[in-house]
Order: sequence, then structure tokens, then C-alpha cells
Amino acid sequence: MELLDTTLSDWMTGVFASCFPDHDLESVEIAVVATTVEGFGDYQCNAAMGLARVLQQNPRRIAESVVNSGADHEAVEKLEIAGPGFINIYLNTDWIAAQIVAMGGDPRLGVPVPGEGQRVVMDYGAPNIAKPLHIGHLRSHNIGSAIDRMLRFIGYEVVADNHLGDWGTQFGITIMGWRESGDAEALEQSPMAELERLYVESYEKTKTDEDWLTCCRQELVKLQAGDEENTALWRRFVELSLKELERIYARLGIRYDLSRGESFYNDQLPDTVSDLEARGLARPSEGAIVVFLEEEGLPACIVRKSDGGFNYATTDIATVRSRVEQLAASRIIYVTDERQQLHFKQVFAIAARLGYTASLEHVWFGLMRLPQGAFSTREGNVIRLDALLDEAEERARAVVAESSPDIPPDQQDEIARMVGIGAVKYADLSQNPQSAVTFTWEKALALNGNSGPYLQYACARISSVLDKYAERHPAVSLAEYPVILGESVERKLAVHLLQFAGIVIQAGENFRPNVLADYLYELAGMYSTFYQNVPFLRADEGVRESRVRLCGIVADVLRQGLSLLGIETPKRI
RNA sequence: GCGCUCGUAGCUCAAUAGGAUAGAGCGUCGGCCUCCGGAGCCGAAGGUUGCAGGUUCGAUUCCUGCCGGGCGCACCA
Repeated sequence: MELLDTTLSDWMTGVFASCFPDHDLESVEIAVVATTVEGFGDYQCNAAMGLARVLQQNPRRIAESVVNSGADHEAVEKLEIAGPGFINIYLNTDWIAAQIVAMGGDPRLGVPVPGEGQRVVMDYGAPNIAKPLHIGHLRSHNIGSAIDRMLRFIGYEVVADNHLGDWGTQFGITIMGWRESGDAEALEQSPMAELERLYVESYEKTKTDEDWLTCCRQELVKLQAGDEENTALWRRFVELSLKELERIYARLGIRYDLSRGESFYNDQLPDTVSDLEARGLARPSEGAIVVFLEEEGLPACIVRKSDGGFNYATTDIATVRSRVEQLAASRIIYVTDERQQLHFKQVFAIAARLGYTASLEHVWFGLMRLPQGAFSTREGNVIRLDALLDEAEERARAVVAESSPDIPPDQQDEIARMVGIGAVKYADLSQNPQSAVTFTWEKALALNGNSGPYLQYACARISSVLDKYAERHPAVSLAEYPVILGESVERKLAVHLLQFAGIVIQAGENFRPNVLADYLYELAGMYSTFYQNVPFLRADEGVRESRVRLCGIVADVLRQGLSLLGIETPKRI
């Protein structure tokens, strides 16, 4: 199946070309887009206005030439001119029905694979370990994972790599904390709490105690130099943290192909720096080794500190090299918060100077904050991710228990898990990634309105309809009945369904999960209107089968779409 | 000071290669269960898209200035 927008745009481009053979229209894109306002057809082409200057003609006149040219297309019922020169396109309802049948018979629901043959490394999540995850960690994992799923679905060969913060200053701080007041028993009993305590207390001291800070840095340098005792401590801290991380990832349904943390690149750092120096890109400055990026209009970037330690930039440069050379990535996509924009500009600039041609893209998202302002581990006003997920599941559990008491308790638990986690994920993903997020429990846990559970609910109701139909008409094969789009809701629903493929590609290529979320919400809304106002199980034979088929495709799209956002869909809810 | 970014209904947010009448949710008010699941549906009220200019047939969208938030700017990551 071809994308609807593309089909119509290509056709329109041809029509314009044949209407105005004496002009070169190559430079102007003649696009057809879905109509924004009801009553102006299904699609519209606005090119006539834009071409008025090029063609030296009144735009309305141009539109008339196009509409009266006699050009036709199997998908198009009629064309109309409106306003200053809008060309409104009305689709042929039978054609829509035929497309819907084709879509319903396709396991991919008509979504093509434009990314085929491209390997892309996705870098998201990447939490600093040795500290528990809090709600601020949600976005990178959530948004990254959704983009990952969408890109995979449209054919990219994605390698999801969790670039864990398992190396660096925080370990110097934690190791000093351990030396000062480490409690072996506590570390055994509740490792994350103990690691957090050590970090927080030790970090506090760095703020007031200059010597302490120096010691922390020295411990880090020792660790980086392979000191035996520090390495053993580090290994233990990492091991405990990873176990905890795995548990949360299981809850969130996040899976990586690789988890190459910063430590993975540790032994490549000296070479990375000497390579930069050898090529004349880096040079000593104030005791550190620095790459100056004046040509790019960027501040200088330190690749080796004056104490001999390496930093984030160094690791990221080594990581680019590894991903390009070892993993054969043609694209690397980083998903981090907005604070790292400058950092990645610097890293990308250095990578370009090193001659890497892979496309490096930084997808940044807005910081999550509380209504009172930013939060931080040090301030003690963090909300643990675990606590959020627990609360979400609990609230969902209460609603399930009330609305579906007949479902066995263990199934209620399972439903509550899917609904609770789905609510949290959807609340985040339905927003433009680049907007800053103000966290409120009310929003994160919403179970109705524009929420994950609303979409899951629509799905569950359809499942129920399909089950009832199968029960009442056990021997019937729905596919033998034609799809009839008699009611205007049905037609609207069908046109919207046909837009799924284009939406998935747009959302994936532009790194915008909220575009997909928006689409699904609209779909569910249209379905609810349909459901509420048009009978289907009680309709006459033929109409009944057509409507049940349509329901089935809506459910398939909702399920597939939600799954691309990492949200599960229970059969009952 | 320089850079990035945001400012849309009472609140939280959509609307991104410029398109016709700026959309949702929450909250408020009013309707809808003899019926396929009410986590629902239908309707109402609510807007000078921060302000002032500019480009354009057309600007929430692009440009300039101003006001007001957020974030970043060499040895944290």
C-alpha cells in the first residue's frame, strides 16, 4: 500500500505540470494534506496560492485550471475550489473501503519500511548508576524507547545501547563516602539506599570541604588508573546497581541490545586523546588538553583534565568511534535532556573534524520539574520512580476492582499493572518532548480523558464486541462481507485509519511520539462516538459484519500504535 | 554578557517544511443507562496565541526588538 498523502501529492504534482506545461514547477512542492476543517473535503492542496507569483496568475484562476482540467484519479471523487484558491479533494468512498480491506488484511497495517538497510544506534536511558532512579529518569527511557520501537517498525536496524553512567566523578564521591562511613551490612540488606546515603553525604562534604573534594578526585584518578581496591569497590557498586536497574526495566518493558557503559571505553581514552593531539586538533591549555572549536563558534572542549583524568566528552568521542567502526552505525541518535545540547554540539563538531560521516543527531527533551521548581537528589525532594509506578498500579487496581469485580484477583493485578504503567508512559509521551514537563500526580496517573487507560479502554470494548459477535455468529467469516461506509462517522473513521502509516513514519522520523499519541487519541475518540451512536451487533446482517470488521481494524491500529509507545493493551479492563 | 529554549482557555498541554473557523483534557454548568462495557457519549461557557513591529494573498508557526520564565556557557556527567 502506498501512503495516502504521497499518492495524492504525486498525482496533484502531475496535474499541475500538465496544466502549466510552459512553466518549470520543479522548485515548488505541490503537497496535498489532510483537511483541517470539516466541510472542506478530505484532503486539500494549497499550491495554487503559492504559485500565483510564479505563474503570474490569480490563484483562484490557477485552481480553476486544475479542477477543470479533467484530470482524475481512482481515489478521488471530486475537486472543489474554495476561498482564495484552496483545492478541496473529496475521496471516493468505495475506494476508501477497498483500501480499508487491504489494510485490514496486512499484518503491518499498511506501514512501509522506509528505513530498511540503515543501521542506527540509539543512545537513551543512560542513567548514572549507584543512585536510584527517580521520576526525572523517566523521559529519556520513555521517549527513547518509543522512538526506538517506531524506527524499528519502519524498517531501521536499531541497536539500542544503554550508555550507563558507570564511571566518573560520582564513584570518586561514593568511594570516599564508603571509606568514611560505609556500612557493609546495610550494603548487603538494601544496597541502593546505602549507596544513595554514601553519595549524598559525601557530596555534601565536597561543597564545604575543599580537601574532601580533592580526595574524591584522587580516588577517581586511582580508579581510572586501575587501583585494585577501588576497582573492587567499583565493581561491587556497579553489580548491585545493575541488578536494581534490571528490575525497573522489567517493570517498564525496556530492553537494550547492548549496555556499554562509560567504563567500556575506559581503556580507549588515552588513545582517543593522543589521536586528537596527533592530528593537531587538541593541545595543552592551562594544564588540561583541550580542543578549540572557534571555527564552529563553540566554546573549547576539555578532553583531558589537568589532574590527568578523562571526562564525559572524551568518553563520548571514543564511543562515537566505536559505534561507527565496530557497530557500523550510519546514524547515531542520542536522547537526553536539554542541558546537554552544548555538550553534543561539541562532540559532534569534534567527530566531524575526525572525519566521521555517520549522521549524529541529538534529540533533546525538556526537563521534568515539580510545580515548586527543579528537584535534585541533594535537595531530597525527589520522587522515586518505583514509588510512582507503585502508586500508579495501586490506583488502577482500585478502579479495576470496582468496575470489573468479576475478574479473578490475579488477573485484576495484571490489568492494573498494564493500566498503571500505561497511564504513566502515556502522560509523558503525549506531550511534545521538547516542552518542559511539570510533574503532577494528577496528570501522571490520569485514568480518564486524554490518557493511556482511555485508549486501553477503547481496545477492551472492541475485544468484547468481537467476542460477542463470534459467540452469536460462530460460523461466519467476516472477510466475506464487504466493508460499507454508510454513516459519516464510519467514513471519517476509515479515512483516519488510512492515515496511520503516514503518522507512524512522521512520528518516528521526527522523533515525536506525541504525534502518534495524538493520532491514537483521536482514533479512540472517533471510535467512541461510533460506538455510542451507531448500533453494530444489533444492526442488520451485512451492515453488522461491515461494522464489526471496522471495529477489528480500529483495535489492531490501537494495539499496534500503543505497542509502539511501549504501552500494553489488556483484553479486558 | 553570550548561546539554546519557552510564553496559547481558570489549570495542564496540542497545533513544527506558513493555510480556511487555534484544538484536547482537567475543572465549571447542562443533558444521556429497557440498548453492543458510563474509565464512556452529547452540549454550553471559556482566547487580542506575552507585547510591539516586519515579511506574506495568508503568521500560534518565519524575522527584528522588548518583557517575563527555564537551561547551559573549561577541568561534573
